[in-house]
Amino acid sequence: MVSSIYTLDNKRTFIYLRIVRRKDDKKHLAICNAAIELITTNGFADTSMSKIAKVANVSPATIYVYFENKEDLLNKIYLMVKKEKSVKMLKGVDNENVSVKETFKLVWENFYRYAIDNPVRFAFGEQFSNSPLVNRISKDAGLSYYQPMIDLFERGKRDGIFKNIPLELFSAFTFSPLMGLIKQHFSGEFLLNDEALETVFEIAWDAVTN
Amino acid sequence: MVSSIYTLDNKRTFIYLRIVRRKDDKKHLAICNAAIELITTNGFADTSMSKIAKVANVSPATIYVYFENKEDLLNKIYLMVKKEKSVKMLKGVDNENVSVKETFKLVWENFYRYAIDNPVRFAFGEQFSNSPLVNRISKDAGLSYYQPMIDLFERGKRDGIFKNIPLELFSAFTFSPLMGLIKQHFSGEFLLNDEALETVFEIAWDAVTN
Amino acid sequence: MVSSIYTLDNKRTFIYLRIVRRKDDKKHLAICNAAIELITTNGFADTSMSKIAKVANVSPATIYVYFENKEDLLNKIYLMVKKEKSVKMLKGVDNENVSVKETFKLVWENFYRYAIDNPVRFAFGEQFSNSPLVNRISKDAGLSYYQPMIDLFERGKRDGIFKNIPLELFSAFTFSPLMGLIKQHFSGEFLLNDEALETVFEIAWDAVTN
Amino acid sequence: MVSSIYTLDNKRTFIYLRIVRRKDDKKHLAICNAAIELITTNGFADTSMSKIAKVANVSPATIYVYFENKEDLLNKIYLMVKKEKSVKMLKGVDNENVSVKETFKLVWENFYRYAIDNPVRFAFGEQFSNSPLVNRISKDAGLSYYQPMIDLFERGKRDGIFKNIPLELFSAFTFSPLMGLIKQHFSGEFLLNDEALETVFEIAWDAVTN
DNA sequence: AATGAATGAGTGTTCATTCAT
DNA sequence: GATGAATGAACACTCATTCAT
Repeated sequence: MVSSIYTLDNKRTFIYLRIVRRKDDKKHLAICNAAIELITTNGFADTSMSKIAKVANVSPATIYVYFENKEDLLNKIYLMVKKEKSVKMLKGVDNENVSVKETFKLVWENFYRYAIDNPVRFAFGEQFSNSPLVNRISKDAGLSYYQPMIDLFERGKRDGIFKNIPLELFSAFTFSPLMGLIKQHFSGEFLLNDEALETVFEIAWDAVTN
Repeated sequence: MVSSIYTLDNKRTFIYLRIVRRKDDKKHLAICNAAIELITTNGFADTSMSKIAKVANVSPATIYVYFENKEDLLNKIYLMVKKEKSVKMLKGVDNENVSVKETFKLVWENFYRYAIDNPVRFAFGEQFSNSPLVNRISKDAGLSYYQPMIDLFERGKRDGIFKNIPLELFSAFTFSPLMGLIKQHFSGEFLLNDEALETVFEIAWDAVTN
Repeated sequence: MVSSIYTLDNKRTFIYLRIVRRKDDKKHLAICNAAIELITTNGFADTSMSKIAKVANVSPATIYVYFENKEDLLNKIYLMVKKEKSVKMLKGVDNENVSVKETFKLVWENFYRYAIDNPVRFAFGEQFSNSPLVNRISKDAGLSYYQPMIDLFERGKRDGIFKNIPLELFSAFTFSPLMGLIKQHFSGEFLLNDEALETVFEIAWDAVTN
Repeated sequence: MVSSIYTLDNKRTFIYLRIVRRKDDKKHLAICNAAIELITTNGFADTSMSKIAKVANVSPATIYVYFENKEDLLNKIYLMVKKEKSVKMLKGVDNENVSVKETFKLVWENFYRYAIDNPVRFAFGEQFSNSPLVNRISKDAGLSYYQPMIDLFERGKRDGIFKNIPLELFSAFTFSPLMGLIKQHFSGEFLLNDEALETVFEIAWDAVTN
């Protein structure tokens, strides 16, 4: 695809010739992956555009072909990560024939699986879900992906399965505890194995159901 | 304040007596407050020593009279905030005659009160409780303040009040939900009033008790 | 200079051809000259990168495009100066048909000429030939340029012209006196004219020959 | 001599009581020694007043009791070192009954001895003898201590012992070589033992005598 | 005389971004 | 589309010196 000829003489000039796909998806992805990895590990402010460029194997200037500036890069990555996560979490949730409990357990465990399988992306999402560095627009767009989850909760409430509490309380007793424990699992403070996971689910389920 | 100089013998020796005020507590506090405010709002990396100095109304160099460097400043502030918080949370917890439920509710509500009354300090503590920017030593020292809370949990478990679960699970269903809701309360996504608080406590209590 | 863009097929690929000028030799030299001048006059520690940048008419950040850091700048400049000097000193030294005395006198006078013509570079070299600020690698590389001089001394010793003394003693009675007098010449303490130079050479030559 | 009582209460005040000699010679000397050591090792610009104070075990402010500023400190130390050196070099030189050769050899060897016994002070003197950091006044004052040396040279010239050359040439062939070799001796490049020293003296003597 | 606190000015270096090609 | 060079602005931190006591 890319064919280049480099000639470097003592006047420091060279000629090169290429055939390029307009906006290279591989470069775009390489930049995103490098950014997620570095930002999660070192924080947003401590991750320079140059470092991202180096890891992604492109020039710093190239990042500005794909993103307006550093903040735009963060927002776009945030949305991408949220979308990826929602896809994985909601896999299999659209089957109306499956019971509310089974469906909810599926989503809940999908979430657990996603976090365990993608620790960096999970940490990245957590880091910025409450951060002022990501703008409202991206956050709202991110939230919208989870509508099926909200629908499920409403359905369960209508069916008298879930307690008559707001969504936030429901979430506070189902996902908050799990997220806290996953973080402790990653930090080595607590071992979250299958047995413990089952216990957590039971307590959570009991807490939010009649 | 009082400074007197006595000249003795043929001008070669003398005695003097002074009361000297050293290091200025007000400056120290001003620096801490400025740092907490700015770091909570903008993040550690985006908070420069100059900005802290400006808000604290001192020269940037003055900060280095009180703290070794930026990291040391963060660690010392972290410990200070944790200590303050523990004092407020554990107020009234040492009375053995009060029931486990009453004592626990007191601590739990103290925590809520502290967060509501000190939103900046609460957010600061949250931001760094899982951050690698604060060193192990400070974290361990910070944790040690909460021993009475752990003792209370053990006492409740021994008395057959609490479920036989690890401390981490207990915390995941009592404090994690509350913390999540407080954050949403601050961000305006959810109104956590007295009634809601009572509901949350009941669900939490039921979740961890037999 | 010539930059042409050709767009091919359905907007997905294109060819382009460029001649790009990279790194600016003029800037590099301007930085070196500014650094040599300032460091010689004010010393290394008292010469700030900003001052160098100002004199070289570039941004301080630009220096870091060409040099890793301040120390690297010093080492690279040191080597450059040593190389320049060796070229000038050893001009015409490789002719085996010329007598030892004539060849040595040529080198010795070349050295004098170099110092007089390049007082700043001479002083710079002197300042750092014994300084720990320049690393071993640069010093060894610098020394290696003078091998022909050492060869000449060995040849003269083998031929029974020079006394049977170590190189260091030879140098101590030929170059050390001259260097000392050049320094005094520059500081105005002593006038080193052609006549004096001839006297110095005679004394030096007598001192090291049989 | 010094008797102090420190009381440190929670208002950070304390009382102390001392009997002090007006201008403490010990402090003055401690500051000078610390300064010589540090400046010789790290250079003038890289030696901070605080570091000197720390090594001398005084407060930075105390240095300003004895010296006007950093430059004044350097000049005064320079002069002190030069004076010390002249005393050691000229020890035994005022005996008119001793021959010129014997007297000169004594001085020359005194110089060698001084350098070997006081490597730091010797290096300090060398470092600043050509430096613009020391002002003319100090340099001239420093030179004046060596008048007896100049007188000796004049006497030897008058007696037809020394060649009819200027003082600078005389010095260039007697002290310059020795100084260069001493430096190489210290840097480990050349071993200057008693035998070598004798050889050096013989060559130097022959070089400047008829 | 002696000092710890305080500071404005400066340091070397990095960064997000732009520019010319 | 892609890039290396270039840069003004900012950073954490240090310094010589002064001040209040």
